[in-house]
Amino acid sequence: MRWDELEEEPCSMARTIGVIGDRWTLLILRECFLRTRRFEGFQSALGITRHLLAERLKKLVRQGVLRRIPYQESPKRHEYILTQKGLDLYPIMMAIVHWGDTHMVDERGRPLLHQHRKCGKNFDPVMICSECGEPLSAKEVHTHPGPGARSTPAINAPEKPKAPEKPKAKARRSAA
Amino acid sequence: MRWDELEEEPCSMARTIGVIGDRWTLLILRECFLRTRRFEGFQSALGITRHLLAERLKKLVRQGVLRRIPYQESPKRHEYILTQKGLDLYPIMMAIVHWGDTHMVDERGRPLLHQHRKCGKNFDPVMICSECGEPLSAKEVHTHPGPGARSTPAINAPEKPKAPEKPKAKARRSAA
DNA sequence: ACCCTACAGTTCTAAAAACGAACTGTCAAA
DNA sequence: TTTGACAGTTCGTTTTTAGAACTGTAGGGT
Repeated sequence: MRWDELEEEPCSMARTIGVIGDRWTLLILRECFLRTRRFEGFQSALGITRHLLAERLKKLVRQGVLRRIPYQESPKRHEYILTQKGLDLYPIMMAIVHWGDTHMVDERGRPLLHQHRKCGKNFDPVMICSECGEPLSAKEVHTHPGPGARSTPAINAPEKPKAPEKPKAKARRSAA
Repeated sequence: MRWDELEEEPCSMARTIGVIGDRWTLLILRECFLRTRRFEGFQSALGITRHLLAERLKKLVRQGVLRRIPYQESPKRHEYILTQKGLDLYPIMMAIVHWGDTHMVDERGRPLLHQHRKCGKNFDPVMICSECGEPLSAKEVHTHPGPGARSTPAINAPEKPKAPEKPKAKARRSAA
């Protein structure tokens, strides 16, 4: 399965992974939320090779996650700014940070705390149901095909035979 | 920056990326939430090479995201089950799916819908502040160093000089 | 007993991606 | 005129991944 195949699968998760599912892209996006905007800024913050950085930035711009905006004319220079599509990645970033805070910290505690400006307190992000407001967990969610479905690959898909589970070997699920 | 270096950085995001920050791992985890448990199940669902699959499963077990449990003795066979640490990845998965639903669907609409068993409705996941219950967005969050901080790499870190931004070239941020 | 299949890997070679370091080009300031 | 900031590009080397075949245990059928 190649990278560009991923983005055509009928699974929102696969498609998203096609955009942000690699280490450097995720780290570049972290820097974006940290307000890094320029090539040298990303490069020195991350230690990524200039070659890869250029490539990843181009890809993110192509995908509409970043916008490339000129900030001077003399030698033409550009900044990379998060678009709304990019800003919408925030819940993913926060969910990733929160998992790390919960499961990957050492004795010293979490590297940083998040304060909500509105209420002034340090908080954790909590994911809730948009309809009833209750916190979500995997077991409470039932997934079923939507209008864009072809087969049914996604989190918590409906019943899947448990015991049999014997695909004819080599047969790949038509669209996973 | 090597993979195992990532996991030692004082940044919960970098550490988490060290665990789940690659395409195949994320896809394998999708399958786990889909209730796939066995080697052949993952392989045929994803089309991943057997070599890589074996390696990724080992890594996830080592990191405590999956547990390897025998399900028969005859020829020894094992299943891979999400631990609590693994189940806790659910908000990340849902955030990823939701972003895809919002920004990556084609004319046909989203591949699938999520129904909350408690309230019976199709929902979207919403991320809120654990303290005041208000929805979160990047701009409303201020981040500051916690007990485990060394430098300050993370989403929305406190002020960073905007104009100067001139690291001595080649100097990598002590720990990004 | 012999062959076929299911299952869970391991091994091997070729192809693709990432690394590292140097190089290009524009402009400003010293 | 030389140096340095900045934003890349180029190129040779090393690491990963892909793809396909092979290993080994065991059950079932004939």
